[in-house]
Amino acid sequence: MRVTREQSAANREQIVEAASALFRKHGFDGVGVDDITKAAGLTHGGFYGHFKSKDDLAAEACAYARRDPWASWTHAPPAERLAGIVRSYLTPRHRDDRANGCLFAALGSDIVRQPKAVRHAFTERFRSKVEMLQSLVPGRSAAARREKALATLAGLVGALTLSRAVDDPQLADDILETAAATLGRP
Amino acid sequence: MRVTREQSAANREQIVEAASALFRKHGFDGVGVDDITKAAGLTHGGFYGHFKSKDDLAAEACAYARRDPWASWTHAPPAERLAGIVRSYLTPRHRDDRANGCLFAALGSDIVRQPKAVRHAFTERFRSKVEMLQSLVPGRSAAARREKALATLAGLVGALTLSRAVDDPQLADDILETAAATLGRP
DNA sequence: TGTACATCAGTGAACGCGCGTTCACTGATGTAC
DNA sequence: TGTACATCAGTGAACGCGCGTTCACTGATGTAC
Repeated sequence: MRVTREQSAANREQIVEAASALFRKHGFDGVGVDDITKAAGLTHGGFYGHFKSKDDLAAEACAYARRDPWASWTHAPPAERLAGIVRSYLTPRHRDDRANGCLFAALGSDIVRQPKAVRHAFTERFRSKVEMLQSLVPGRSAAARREKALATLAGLVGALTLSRAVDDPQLADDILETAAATLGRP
Repeated sequence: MRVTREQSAANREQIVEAASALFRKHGFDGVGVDDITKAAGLTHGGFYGHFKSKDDLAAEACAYARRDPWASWTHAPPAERLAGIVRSYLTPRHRDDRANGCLFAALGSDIVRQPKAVRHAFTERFRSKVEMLQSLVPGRSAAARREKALATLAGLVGALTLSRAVDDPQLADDILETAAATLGRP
């Protein structure tokens, strides 16, 4: 059953969007091509008409921008953005919604084991977030702001990752709260 | 070919040790039972005489303490320990040697997807490192020191994970250096 | 201490399942006239 | 605009490989006498 070109393009995007969420939730090895195409409302057979391989899709899924926790703050008034990002990033809500949460925290430790294209997509996305944070963070020189941006990002990602990993809810909350307190200050 | 009880116990520990390194290097899904037993100098058939399942081994491997980057500082003079840990944790050497490096950074984002026992072993190990850092960090109250310990750990783990993930060596080094500068200060 | 037998740690072949990938086929779309 | 045919997006069965797990077997260890 052939579909229109627009429908086909929409299907392709559905696959990328589903993959983006499923990979974040279950890891690259935790979901199959079949799971992804099914989530996109398709069967797995047509997959290779859109993508060269599962790894190819993984790279695109990493680059896929919508449904990103950072996105929701791009239009807030500049003064509130940094505090807003830090506060909302370090919430139980974000922790418990990996599928729509930060890519860095969801797949961070796995990225180094992925093929080149995946690492590259991840890196570009990371770079863009660093630049964004750098523009929001206080500091005299660009270098000082970049340092602050990198350190903040590392603190956010580390705290969210550990808060998810730990099986004690109290400890998980403590990690989030202490990170919020520490990163919220200058 | 039966072996002595001591030999068998040693074999078992070899398996745990090999698993501990291989899981950190390649991820839980990146190594098979066969790879692990082979690395321990055995064949895979006897594996289930020692462990109930691969997941069972994964939990033990997480709890396995030797060859841990934290271990090497346990006997340093207390005053140097904190600075020493932070400095050596955030080095290219540690980044490039996942097999013998920090468990939290190596497998952090995967732990949430693992079975209960694995998460639990991870959590206990995490708790012990928090306590250790808490005893080294400056601060008036125990609560303040715990906050500082948790935030420092999150910063360390986040920075190392991101430094590994990124495919640009310059950016990777920057992440390490800015984290060292930021976490080195009070 | 020495012998005879039972135990059992480790071996390697085999099983079964899941998953990435391929392929012949279908039928609606797109195009040439 | 309407018709006839070629194209090709998507389907579902099938393939092949890797991997977790099982099992019959081996031969050295451990033990009973």
